[in-house]
Amino acid sequence: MNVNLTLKDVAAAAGVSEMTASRALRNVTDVSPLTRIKVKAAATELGYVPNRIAGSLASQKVNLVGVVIPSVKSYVFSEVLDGISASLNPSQLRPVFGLTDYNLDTEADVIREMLEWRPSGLIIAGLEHSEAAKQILRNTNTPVVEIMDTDGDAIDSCVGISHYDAGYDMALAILAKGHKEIGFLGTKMTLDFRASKRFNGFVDGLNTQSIKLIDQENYTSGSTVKKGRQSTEAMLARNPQLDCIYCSTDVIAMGAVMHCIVAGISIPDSLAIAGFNNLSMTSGLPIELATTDSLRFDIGKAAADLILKRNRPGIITSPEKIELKTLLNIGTSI
Amino acid sequence: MNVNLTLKDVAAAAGVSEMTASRALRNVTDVSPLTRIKVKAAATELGYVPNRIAGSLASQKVNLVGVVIPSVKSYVFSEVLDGISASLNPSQLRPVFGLTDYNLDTEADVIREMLEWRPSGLIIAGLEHSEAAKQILRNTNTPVVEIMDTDGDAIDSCVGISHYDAGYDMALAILAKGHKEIGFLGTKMTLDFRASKRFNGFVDGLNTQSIKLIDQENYTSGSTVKKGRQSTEAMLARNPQLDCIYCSTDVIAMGAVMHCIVAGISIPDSLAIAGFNNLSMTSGLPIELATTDSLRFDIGKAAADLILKRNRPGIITSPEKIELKTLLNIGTSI
DNA sequence: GACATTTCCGTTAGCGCTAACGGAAATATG
DNA sequence: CATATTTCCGTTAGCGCTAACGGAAATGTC
Repeated sequence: MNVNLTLKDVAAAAGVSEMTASRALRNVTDVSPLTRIKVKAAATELGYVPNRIAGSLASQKVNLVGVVIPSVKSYVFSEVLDGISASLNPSQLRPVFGLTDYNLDTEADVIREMLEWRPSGLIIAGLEHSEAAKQILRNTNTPVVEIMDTDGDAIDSCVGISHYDAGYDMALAILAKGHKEIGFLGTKMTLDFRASKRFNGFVDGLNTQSIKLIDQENYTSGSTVKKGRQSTEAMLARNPQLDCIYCSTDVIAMGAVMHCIVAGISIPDSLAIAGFNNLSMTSGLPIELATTDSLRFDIGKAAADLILKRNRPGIITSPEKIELKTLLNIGTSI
Repeated sequence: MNVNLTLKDVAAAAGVSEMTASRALRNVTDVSPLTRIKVKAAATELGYVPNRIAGSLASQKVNLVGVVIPSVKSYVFSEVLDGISASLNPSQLRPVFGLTDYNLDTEADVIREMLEWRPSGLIIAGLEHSEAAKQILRNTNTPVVEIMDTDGDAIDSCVGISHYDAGYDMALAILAKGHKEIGFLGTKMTLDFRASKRFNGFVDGLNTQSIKLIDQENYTSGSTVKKGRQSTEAMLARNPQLDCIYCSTDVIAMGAVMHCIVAGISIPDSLAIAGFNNLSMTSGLPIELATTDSLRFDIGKAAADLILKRNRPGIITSPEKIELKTLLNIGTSI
C-alpha cells in the first residue's frame, strides 16, 4: 500500500531479480510460469504501478500516438477520434490529443511538445501548417499522417477526402435540381482551409453552367446553429430571390433549416439547403439534409492503421496517400 | 538536420557542458546571457528536440494532467475540456485525455495507464468507479479531482454540481407552471449515473405535490436528436394526455422539439419540454428551451485550478469539495 | 553417458536527462 | 588589499527501467 514503489520492491518481495520481475510483468518470454505468477502476485499485493517514463526511456519505445486537431467543439473531430481509437485499441498504442484552436502557431507548439515525447506516430488534421511546423515535421523520423484533406502536398503520409471535389459535386447536384439563385454561408476562409477548398470547388462547379453566387457570408466565430439561423435570415433579407444556400457545415445548415421552419419557408420548394459532414445531429430534422459524408470515422481509422503499419517491427513502409471517396447524399432538402 | 540528436550534441556544438546546455534551454538560472544565446542558437541550428521522457525521469516531474471522460461525442465534455485548457494553458501542465466509453472496466484500465505516466494530476468524470479503480486511486499520491457531480463521496477532491438538485429544481419549476401529466425521457440509468441522479431528484420534486410520472422511456444507445424525436412520438402515442416531458439531456429535448414542430404541437401550450446541460446547439430553436446550465466550462476550469494549486511547490493542500450552483433557465418551453 | 539444446534467470550497462554539490572566476565590501 | 559574496560552469551520480549477453540448470538426443 506504499506509494513510491519501484520494480526493485516487487523483485525483492517475489525473491527474484529486477530483470526477472520486469520480464514477468511484461509477459515477455524467459520466465517460468511459476515465477511469473509469484511476481504478478507480489505486484498486485503491493499495489505496484509500473513507471512508463522509465520503461520508455530504457526501451526507446513510447506507445503513444499524438493526435493534433483544431477543436473538440466542432462536432466533427469526435468521430475521427473514434476511428483512431477503434484502430489503436487492440494494439499497445494509445492516442494523445492536442488542440490547436485553428491557430497555426499553437499548432506548431503542440506538434513540438508532442514530438518531445517521442511518440510512435503523429496524426495531424490538415495539410496547411506554419513553416516552423513543417520544418520540425520534416526533420523527425516519427511517422506523420496528415488527415481530413488530400488537396495539397503531404509531408509524409496522408488520409482524407478531396474537399474541392465535395464542393464541386454538391454544386453539380444543386444545379441538376434546377436551382440558379445560390448563396454561400461559411466561416472566414483564413481560419478553415478545408471550408475554403469546398468553397472553391463549389464556385467552379457552379461555373460549369455559368452560374455565379448571388451572395456570400463569412462569419468569424465558430459554427453554431444560432449563427446559421441568423445568417440565413440576414441573407434572405438581402436577397429575397435566393432559391438555395450551400452551408460550409451541417451545423450552419441546421440553423438555416431552423429559420425556414420558423419563417414558414418550405424546403426545398422555396429554398434549398445543403450542408457538409453528414453530422448525426441533423437526423432529427423534418427534412433530410443534402450533405456530403466526410467519412470522419474511416479517415481516423485509416490514419491509425497507417501508424500501426509503420510500427510493425522489421517492416519499412513508404509514405502513402489515401484519398477516400466522398458520398453525396441528396436527401430531400434540395 | 540529423534526427537522433541529444543534449550532448547541442552542448558540443555550443562548446559547453551538457549541464550548462540543459540549464540554458530550460531558462533556468546559473547561465550567463551570452552562453544562453549560444546554446539556443546551436539547438535551433541543429533542430534539436528535447527528450521529455529522459527529462521527466531525471527531474521526477511530468507536466501532464490526465483527464478521464466517458466520451467526446456527447456534446457535453468539449466545454469541460475547454475549461481545463483555459486553466492549464498559461502553466507548464498539459492535459491528456482518456476515454472510457461509459464503461467502468475501461475506466479502470485508462486510470491505471494514466498513472503509469506519473502525471501531475488526474481529473476524472464522475464519482462512481469500479472497486479496482478506487483502490488504485486511493493508493496514488497523484492529486485526483473528480468532476461533474457532487452527490456522493469523493476519493480526493471534487468539483461539480448536484444533479439531484438539478432534477428536483426543474420538477418544481415545471409544477409551478401548472403541468401535471409528466413524462421522462432518458438513458438506461446504469450507464449514466448523473442522469440517474437527476431522475431521482425530479421524481422527488414532483412528489412534493404528490405528482407521479405518467410515463418513462429509457433508451439504451447514446443520446441523439433522432432518438429524442422518435421517443417523444412514441410516448405521446402511448399517453396523449401528457402535457410535459423532462428529457435527461438537451440533445434529446431537441429531438422532442423537432417532433412537436413536425407534428404541429405547440410548445409549451400543448406540450412543455425541458432538458439539461444548456447546450449551444439548442440556441437555434424556435423556442428557448427550459434547461439547467451544467456549468461545464466552470467545472473544468475549477478542477484544473485545483491541480495547479496542488502542484505549487512547498504548498500542501487538503482535499476540497467544490459544489457549483446550477442555473435554471425557464426559457419559453414550459 | 556424453553431448547439444533449451529453459530460465542474473549481471552489466546505459537510455537522455537533471538535482545536488563544489569550485573557479568575477565582483562587491570595508 | 584581504575577505565575503555573487556569478557561472562543470562533475558526479542517479531517476527506474530494459536490451543484450552470459551462464547455470534442466531437458533432449543418439
